[in-house]
Amino acid sequence: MDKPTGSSTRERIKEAARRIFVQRGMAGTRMQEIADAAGINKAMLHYYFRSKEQLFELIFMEAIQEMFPKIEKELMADRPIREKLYAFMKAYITQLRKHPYIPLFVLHEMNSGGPQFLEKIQKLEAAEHGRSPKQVLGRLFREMRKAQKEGELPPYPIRHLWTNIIALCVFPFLAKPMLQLLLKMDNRAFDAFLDERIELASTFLNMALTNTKHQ
Amino acid sequence: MDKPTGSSTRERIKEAARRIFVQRGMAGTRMQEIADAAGINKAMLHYYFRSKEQLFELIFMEAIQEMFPKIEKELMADRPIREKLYAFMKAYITQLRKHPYIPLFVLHEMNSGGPQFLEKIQKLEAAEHGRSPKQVLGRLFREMRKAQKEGELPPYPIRHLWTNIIALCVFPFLAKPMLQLLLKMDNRAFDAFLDERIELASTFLNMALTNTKHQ
DNA sequence: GTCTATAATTTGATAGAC
DNA sequence: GTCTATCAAATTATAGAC
Repeated sequence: MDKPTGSSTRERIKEAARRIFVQRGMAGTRMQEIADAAGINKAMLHYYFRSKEQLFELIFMEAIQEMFPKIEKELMADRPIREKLYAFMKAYITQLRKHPYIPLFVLHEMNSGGPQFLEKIQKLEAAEHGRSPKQVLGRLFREMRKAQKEGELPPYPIRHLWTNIIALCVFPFLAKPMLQLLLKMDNRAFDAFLDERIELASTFLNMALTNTKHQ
Repeated sequence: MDKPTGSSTRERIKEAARRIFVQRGMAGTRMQEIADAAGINKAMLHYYFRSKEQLFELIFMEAIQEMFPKIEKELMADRPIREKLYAFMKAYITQLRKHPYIPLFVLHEMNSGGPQFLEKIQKLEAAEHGRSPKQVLGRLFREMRKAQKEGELPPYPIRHLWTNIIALCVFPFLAKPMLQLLLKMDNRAFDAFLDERIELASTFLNMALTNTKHQ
C-alpha cells in the first residue's frame, strides 16, 4: 500500500510478492493482492515480470537459498565436530528467526510442485558457484564418521543424526500454528519460545551426544 | 445407513479428494482433477458435497484427526514416564507411516488459511468427545514436571522437550523432498529410512535423557 | 513507467435431460 | 444417481492512452 520512496518499484514488487507467496503459496496467491501490497497496479506486475509463474520462480529460488543458509562458515570451520554442530544449530536458528515462514513455504512447494519442479532445483544447485550444500554435507559426513571411529561421537547413523539436528532447528518454524494451539502461546509468547530455542536446541543435542559413547 | 451404490461413489470421491487435496492443498486443487481421479463427472462432486469448500473441510477435519492420532492409549498408560515417551514415539511414527503426507498438508493449511480457519479447529477440538489432545497433553506435562522433581527427567524445559519429541517424529515426513535431495535417496531408500526411524527416533531421545540427571 | 479498460482463460457451480 | 451443456465469477494477461 505504501510507497517507500527509497526503493524501486521492482524491489517493492518483489518484497510484496515474497510476503504473499510465502504465506499463501503459489496456487493461493492472487496477482491483485501482490499489486495492492506493493501499492501499484496489476499491469505493472506483468511489465516488470512477465507472468505469475516467472515472478514466483524468482521468489522461490531466493527462498531456497534462505533455506540452505550461510551455514558454510560454521560447517567448514576447523573446530572439534561437536562444537561445530552446536555452533551450526545456533547460527541456523538465528538465521531462520529472520525468515520464519520460508521453511514451510519451500517444503510445501517442493512437495506440491511436480517432479519437473524438483529437477529445476537440482539444476540450480548444480550450476551454483562455490561449494554446494551437497558438497558441504558430504565433507561434514566424512568428518562425522571419522569422529565416530575415534569415539568422539556415539555410533548413531549419520543420516539420522543429521536429520535430527535439522529437525530440532526447523520444526518449530514449520509447526508454528500447531504449537501455538497446543502449547497455548500467543504471538508474543511464541517469539520468546523461538528465542529460547537458539540455546535449547543445541543443548538437547549436547545431552544426546554426552555420555553415550559407551553404548 | 449404507446405500450400496451411493456410498460407494461417495467414498470414491472422498478417497480421490483426500489424495489430491493432501498433495496440492486447498488452493492448488481443481475439482476437475478430483472428478477424474474418482472416475466420475464434475457435477457429481456438487451433488454429493455442496461445494469445494465443504468437501475440503470434510477432508481436512479427518486429516486433523490423523495428526493427533491414537496417542491417548500410550500417553494415558500407567508406566514410567520415559518408557511412555518412547512407546509414544514409536506408535506415532508407525501411525504417520500410514499417512505420510498428512502433516505437511495440515500445517500448510493451518498456516495459509486465515485466523478464521484456526478458530474452526479450536471449536472442533472443544466439541470433541472424550479427552482432547490438550487435556491429554496437560496431564502428561504435569507428570513430566513431577518426574523432573524426582530426578527421573533432566531439568530441560517441558515445552521444548515436547517440541523436540514431536520434531523427531514428524520432521522427516514434512521434509521428504528436501531430505531425498540432500541425502540422495530414491523413494525406496526413503521408505527404508522412515522404517528405521521408528526405532532411531526414540533411541535419540533415550540418549538425551540418559546420564543427564545430574546437570 | 504507470495507468484504465478489456480480452482470454480457467474454474466453481447449476440446469435439466435421462 | 449420473450425465452433458452451460452459466457466472474470478483471474491471468494484454492493449493502448498518457
